[in-house]
Amino acid sequence: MHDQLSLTFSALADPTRRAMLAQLSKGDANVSDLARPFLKDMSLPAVTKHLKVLERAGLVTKTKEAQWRPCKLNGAPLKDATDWMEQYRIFWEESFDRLEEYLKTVTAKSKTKSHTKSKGKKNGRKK
Amino acid sequence: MHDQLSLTFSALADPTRRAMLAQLSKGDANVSDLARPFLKDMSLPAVTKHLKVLERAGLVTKTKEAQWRPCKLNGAPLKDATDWMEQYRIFWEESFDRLEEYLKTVTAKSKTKSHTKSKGKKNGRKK
DNA sequence: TTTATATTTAACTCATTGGTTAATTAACCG
DNA sequence: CGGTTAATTAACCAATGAGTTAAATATAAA
Repeated sequence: MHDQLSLTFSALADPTRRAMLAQLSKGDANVSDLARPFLKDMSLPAVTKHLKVLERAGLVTKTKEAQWRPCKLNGAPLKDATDWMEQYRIFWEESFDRLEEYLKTVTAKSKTKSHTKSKGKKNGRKK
Repeated sequence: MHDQLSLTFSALADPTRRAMLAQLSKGDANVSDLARPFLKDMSLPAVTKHLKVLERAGLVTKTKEAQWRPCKLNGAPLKDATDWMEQYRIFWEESFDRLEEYLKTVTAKSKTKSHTKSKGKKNGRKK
Protein backbone atom coordinates (compact mmCIF):
# COMPACT_ATOMS: atom_id res chain seq x y z
CA MET A 1 0.00 0.00 0.00
CA HIS A 2 1.12 3.53 -0.72
CA ASP A 3 -0.38 5.68 1.98
CA GLN A 4 2.10 7.54 4.11
CA LEU A 5 1.22 5.83 7.36
CA SER A 6 1.74 2.39 5.86
CA LEU A 7 5.06 3.49 4.39
CA THR A 8 6.18 4.74 7.77
CA PHE A 9 5.12 1.68 9.72
CA SER A 10 6.63 -0.74 7.26
CA ALA A 11 9.89 1.20 7.24
CA LEU A 12 9.97 0.82 11.02
CA ALA A 13 9.20 -2.88 10.86
CA ASP A 14 12.83 -3.87 10.56
CA PRO A 15 15.46 -3.85 13.31
CA THR A 16 18.27 -2.86 10.97
CA ARG A 17 16.37 0.21 9.85
CA ARG A 18 15.41 1.11 13.39
CA ALA A 19 19.07 0.84 14.37
CA MET A 20 19.97 3.18 11.52
CA LEU A 21 17.47 5.72 12.78
CA ALA A 22 18.93 5.35 16.26
CA GLN A 23 22.36 6.08 14.88
CA LEU A 24 21.11 9.08 12.94
CA SER A 25 19.46 10.40 16.08
CA LYS A 26 22.97 10.88 17.44
CA GLY A 27 24.01 12.98 14.48
CA ASP A 28 24.09 13.06 10.72
CA ALA A 29 26.16 10.41 9.01
CA ASN A 30 27.07 9.47 5.49
CA VAL A 31 26.29 6.07 4.03
CA SER A 32 29.49 4.26 4.97
CA ASP A 33 29.39 5.59 8.54
CA LEU A 34 25.85 4.40 8.73
CA ALA A 35 26.72 1.04 7.22
CA ARG A 36 29.74 0.29 9.42
CA PRO A 37 27.88 -1.38 12.30
CA PHE A 38 26.07 -3.71 9.91
CA LEU A 39 28.85 -4.78 7.57
CA LYS A 40 29.45 -7.93 9.63
CA ASP A 41 25.89 -8.96 8.90
CA MET A 42 25.23 -7.68 5.42
CA SER A 43 26.72 -6.07 2.34
CA LEU A 44 26.86 -2.40 1.50
CA PRO A 45 24.20 -2.63 -1.21
CA ALA A 46 21.87 -4.14 1.37
CA VAL A 47 22.40 -1.07 3.52
CA THR A 48 21.77 1.19 0.55
CA LYS A 49 18.46 -0.56 0.06
CA HIS A 50 17.41 -0.16 3.67
CA LEU A 51 18.32 3.46 3.42
CA LYS A 52 16.17 3.82 0.35
CA VAL A 53 13.21 2.42 2.26
CA LEU A 54 13.77 5.01 4.98
CA GLU A 55 13.98 7.73 2.36
CA ARG A 56 10.79 6.64 0.62
CA ALA A 57 9.08 6.86 3.99
CA GLY A 58 10.48 10.36 4.44
CA LEU A 59 12.31 9.37 7.61
CA VAL A 60 15.72 10.16 6.18
CA THR A 61 16.91 12.78 3.74
CA LYS A 62 20.14 12.31 1.86
CA THR A 63 22.16 15.20 0.48
CA LYS A 64 25.32 15.51 -1.58
CA GLU A 65 28.76 16.39 -0.35
CA ALA A 66 31.50 15.46 -2.83
CA GLN A 67 31.48 11.69 -3.03
CA TRP A 68 29.69 11.40 0.31
CA ARG A 69 25.97 11.28 0.98
CA PRO A 70 25.27 12.79 4.37
CA CYS A 71 22.01 11.50 5.80
CA LYS A 72 19.75 13.26 8.23
CA LEU A 73 16.92 11.97 10.35
CA ASN A 74 13.55 13.55 9.69
CA GLY A 75 11.06 12.95 12.47
CA ALA A 76 7.93 14.32 10.81
CA PRO A 77 6.49 10.96 9.72
CA LEU A 78 6.98 9.67 13.25
CA LYS A 79 4.71 12.39 14.51
CA ASP A 80 1.89 11.18 12.28
CA ALA A 81 2.50 7.63 13.42
CA THR A 82 2.38 8.50 17.11
CA ASP A 83 -0.66 10.68 16.54
CA TRP A 84 -2.37 7.68 15.03
CA MET A 85 -1.39 5.49 17.94
CA GLU A 86 -2.48 8.03 20.51
CA GLN A 87 -6.10 7.27 19.78
CA TYR A 88 -5.51 3.82 21.24
CA ARG A 89 -3.81 5.01 24.40
CA ILE A 90 -6.82 4.10 26.47
CA PHE A 91 -6.35 0.50 25.40
CA TRP A 92 -3.04 0.17 27.10
CA GLU A 93 -3.47 2.33 30.16
CA GLU A 94 -3.79 0.94 33.65
CA SER A 95 -7.38 1.82 34.28
CA PHE A 96 -8.58 0.30 31.09
CA ASP A 97 -9.67 -3.11 32.29
CA ARG A 98 -12.05 -1.62 34.83
CA LEU A 99 -13.24 1.04 32.41
CA GLU A 100 -13.98 -1.52 29.76
CA GLU A 101 -16.04 -3.63 32.13
CA TYR A 102 -17.97 -0.53 33.08
CA LEU A 103 -18.68 0.49 29.49
CA LYS A 104 -19.75 -3.02 28.63
CA THR A 105 -22.38 -3.19 31.36
CA VAL A 106 -23.61 0.30 30.51
CA THR A 107 -24.21 -0.41 26.84
CA ALA A 108 -25.72 -3.78 27.71
CA LYS A 109 -28.28 -2.08 29.93
CA SER A 110 -29.15 1.04 27.90
CA LYS A 111 -29.35 -0.39 24.40
CA THR A 112 -30.30 -3.92 23.40
CA LYS A 113 -27.54 -3.97 20.84
CA SER A 114 -25.30 -6.30 22.86
CA HIS A 115 -21.83 -5.89 21.47
CA THR A 116 -21.29 -9.51 20.38
CA LYS A 117 -20.09 -10.93 23.66
CA SER A 118 -22.67 -12.06 26.20
CA LYS A 119 -22.08 -15.68 27.20
CA GLY A 120 -25.04 -17.91 26.53
CA LYS A 121 -27.19 -17.55 23.45
CA LYS A 122 -26.96 -14.47 21.36
CA ASN A 123 -25.86 -14.03 17.80
CA GLY A 124 -23.26 -11.59 16.65
CA ARG A 125 -25.53 -8.86 15.35
CA LYS A 126 -26.57 -10.53 12.10
CA LYS A 127 -27.63 -8.32 9.14
CA MET B 1 12.14 -10.55 11.48
CA HIS B 2 10.67 -11.96 14.64
CA ASP B 3 11.15 -9.40 17.35
CA GLN B 4 7.98 -8.05 18.88
CA LEU B 5 8.46 -4.47 17.74
CA SER B 6 8.89 -5.52 14.13
CA LEU B 7 5.80 -7.71 14.36
CA THR B 8 3.81 -4.80 15.71
CA PHE B 9 4.97 -2.27 13.15
CA SER B 10 4.48 -4.59 10.23
CA ALA B 11 1.00 -5.48 11.44
CA LEU B 12 0.20 -1.76 11.46
CA ALA B 13 1.66 -1.23 8.01
CA ASP B 14 -1.59 -2.01 6.26
CA PRO B 15 -4.69 0.18 6.03
CA THR B 16 -7.08 -2.76 6.15
CA ARG B 17 -5.60 -3.96 9.41
CA ARG B 18 -5.57 -0.47 10.87
CA ALA B 19 -9.23 -0.13 9.94
CA MET B 20 -9.94 -3.40 11.72
CA LEU B 21 -8.28 -2.12 14.85
CA ALA B 22 -10.31 1.07 14.57
CA GLN B 23 -13.46 -0.99 14.40
CA LEU B 24 -12.43 -3.09 17.37
CA SER B 25 -11.71 0.04 19.34
CA LYS B 26 -15.47 0.69 19.21
CA GLY B 27 -16.23 -2.68 20.71
CA ASP B 28 -15.57 -6.37 20.34
CA ALA B 29 -16.72 -8.00 17.14
CA ASN B 30 -16.70 -11.43 15.63
CA VAL B 31 -15.03 -12.21 12.34
CA SER B 32 -17.94 -11.60 10.00
CA ASP B 33 -18.82 -8.31 11.70
CA LEU B 34 -15.23 -7.34 11.32
CA ALA B 35 -15.14 -8.48 7.70
CA ARG B 36 -18.34 -6.77 6.57
CA PRO B 37 -16.81 -3.37 5.66
CA PHE B 38 -14.16 -5.05 3.51
CA LEU B 39 -16.15 -7.65 1.63
CA LYS B 40 -16.56 -5.30 -1.32
CA ASP B 41 -12.80 -5.25 -1.65
CA MET B 42 -11.69 -8.71 -0.65
CA SER B 43 -12.79 -12.19 0.25
CA LEU B 44 -13.45 -13.55 3.71
CA PRO B 45 -10.30 -15.69 3.80
CA ALA B 46 -8.31 -12.55 3.10
CA VAL B 47 -9.82 -10.99 6.19
CA THR B 48 -9.04 -14.11 8.21
CA LYS B 49 -5.43 -13.74 7.18
CA HIS B 50 -5.24 -10.11 8.16
CA LEU B 51 -6.75 -11.04 11.48
CA LYS B 52 -4.11 -13.70 11.95
CA VAL B 53 -1.40 -11.10 11.42
CA LEU B 54 -2.98 -8.94 14.09
CA GLU B 55 -3.17 -11.92 16.43
CA ARG B 56 0.46 -12.89 15.85
CA ALA B 57 1.40 -9.33 16.78
CA GLY B 58 -0.70 -9.66 19.93
CA LEU B 59 -2.92 -6.76 18.91
CA VAL B 60 -6.07 -8.86 18.82
CA THR B 61 -7.21 -11.84 20.84
CA LYS B 62 -9.85 -14.17 19.50
CA THR B 63 -12.07 -16.29 21.72
CA LYS B 64 -14.76 -18.90 21.12
CA GLU B 65 -18.49 -18.43 21.36
CA ALA B 66 -20.46 -21.17 19.62
CA GLN B 67 -19.61 -20.85 15.93
CA TRP B 68 -18.54 -17.25 16.39
CA ARG B 69 -15.09 -15.94 17.16
CA PRO B 70 -15.36 -12.71 19.12
CA CYS B 71 -12.28 -10.56 18.73
CA LYS B 72 -10.93 -8.06 21.19
CA LEU B 73 -8.39 -5.31 20.77
CA ASN B 74 -5.31 -5.58 22.95
CA GLY B 75 -3.36 -2.34 23.18
CA ALA B 76 -0.27 -3.61 24.98
CA PRO B 77 1.96 -3.90 21.90
CA LEU B 78 1.02 -0.35 20.93
CA LYS B 79 2.43 0.87 24.19
CA ASP B 80 5.83 -0.60 23.36
CA ALA B 81 5.66 0.92 19.90
CA THR B 82 4.85 4.39 21.18
CA ASP B 83 7.50 4.06 23.87
CA TRP B 84 10.00 3.33 21.14
CA MET B 85 8.86 6.35 19.12
CA GLU B 86 8.93 8.65 22.11
CA GLN B 87 12.70 8.71 22.01
CA TYR B 88 12.43 10.55 18.69
CA ARG B 89 9.92 13.12 19.85
CA ILE B 90 12.56 15.82 19.82
CA PHE B 91 12.96 15.25 16.10
CA TRP B 92 9.48 16.37 15.28
CA GLU B 93 8.87 19.05 17.86
CA GLU B 94 8.63 22.73 17.02
CA SER B 95 11.81 23.90 18.68
CA PHE B 96 13.90 21.30 17.01
CA ASP B 97 15.16 23.23 14.02
CA ARG B 98 16.61 25.98 16.18
CA LEU B 99 17.97 23.48 18.68
CA GLU B 100 19.65 21.51 15.96
CA GLU B 101 21.32 24.58 14.54
CA TYR B 102 22.53 25.43 18.02
CA LEU B 103 23.97 21.97 18.65
CA LYS B 104 25.66 21.97 15.29
CA THR B 105 27.51 25.22 15.89
CA VAL B 106 28.46 24.13 19.40
CA THR B 107 30.06 20.86 18.33
CA ALA B 108 31.72 22.58 15.38
CA LYS B 109 33.40 25.06 17.71
CA SER B 110 34.37 22.86 20.67
CA LYS B 111 35.61 19.73 18.93
CA THR B 112 37.19 19.45 15.47
CA LYS B 113 35.07 16.40 14.76
CA SER B 114 32.77 18.23 12.33
CA HIS B 115 29.57 16.26 12.13
CA THR B 116 29.76 15.40 8.42
CA LYS B 117 27.97 18.43 7.04
CA SER B 118 29.80 21.70 6.60
CA LYS B 119 29.41 23.00 3.05
CA GLY B 120 32.70 23.61 1.24
CA LYS B 121 35.57 21.19 1.49
CA LYS B 122 35.52 18.79 4.36
CA ASN B 123 35.31 15.04 4.42
CA GLY B 124 32.69 13.10 6.31
CA ARG B 125 34.68 11.90 9.32
CA LYS B 126 36.88 9.38 7.53
CA LYS B 127 38.27 6.35 9.44
C1' DT C 1 -30.08 -36.18 10.31
C1' DT C 2 -30.01 -32.71 7.19
C1' DT C 3 -29.26 -27.90 6.55
C1' DA C 4 -27.55 -23.39 7.38
C1' DT C 5 -24.16 -20.21 9.36
C1' DA C 6 -19.42 -18.93 10.76
C1' DT C 7 -14.89 -19.53 10.07
C1' DT C 8 -10.68 -21.80 8.69
C1' DT C 9 -7.53 -24.45 5.72
C1' DA C 10 -5.47 -25.81 1.35
C1' DA C 11 -3.47 -24.93 -2.80
C1' DC C 12 -2.25 -21.77 -5.86
C1' DT C 13 -0.62 -17.09 -8.04
C1' DC C 14 1.78 -12.82 -8.29
C1' DA C 15 4.36 -8.91 -6.35
C1' DT C 16 7.44 -7.31 -2.97
C1' DT C 17 11.29 -7.75 0.29
C1' DG C 18 15.79 -8.57 1.75
C1' DG C 19 19.67 -10.37 0.58
C1' DT C 20 23.66 -11.64 -2.69
C1' DT C 21 27.83 -10.60 -6.16
C1' DA C 22 29.62 -8.08 -9.95
C1' DA C 23 29.77 -4.02 -12.50
C1' DT C 24 29.18 1.04 -12.81
C1' DT C 25 29.16 5.85 -11.70
C1' DA C 26 31.05 9.86 -9.32
C1' DA C 27 34.41 12.60 -7.16
C1' DC C 28 38.64 13.33 -5.25
C1' DC C 29 43.93 12.82 -5.05
C1' DG C 30 48.73 12.32 -6.62
C1' DC D 1 45.76 10.49 -16.53
C1' DG D 2 45.30 6.55 -13.33
C1' DG D 3 44.11 5.07 -8.86
C1' DT D 4 41.23 5.13 -4.73
C1' DT D 5 37.17 5.87 -2.09
C1' DA D 6 32.03 6.30 -1.80
C1' DA D 7 27.94 4.84 -3.26
C1' DT D 8 24.59 3.04 -6.55
C1' DT D 9 22.80 -0.04 -10.11
C1' DA D 10 21.96 -4.50 -12.32
C1' DA D 11 20.76 -9.08 -12.29
C1' DC D 12 19.60 -12.60 -9.74
C1' DC D 13 17.36 -15.64 -5.88
C1' DA D 14 14.65 -17.35 -1.88
C1' DA D 15 11.20 -16.18 1.34
C1' DT D 16 7.16 -13.64 2.57
C1' DG D 17 2.81 -11.17 1.90
C1' DA D 18 -1.64 -10.44 0.07
C1' DG D 19 -4.88 -12.05 -2.56
C1' DT D 20 -7.76 -15.77 -4.93
C1' DT D 21 -11.23 -20.07 -5.22
C1' DA D 22 -12.64 -24.35 -3.50
C1' DA D 23 -13.01 -27.53 0.13
C1' DA D 24 -13.24 -28.60 5.05
C1' DT D 25 -14.64 -27.98 9.84
C1' DA D 26 -17.63 -26.65 13.76
C1' DT D 27 -21.71 -25.43 15.84
C1' DA D 28 -26.52 -24.48 15.93
C1' DA D 29 -31.21 -25.15 14.35
C1' DA D 30 -35.01 -27.45 11.94
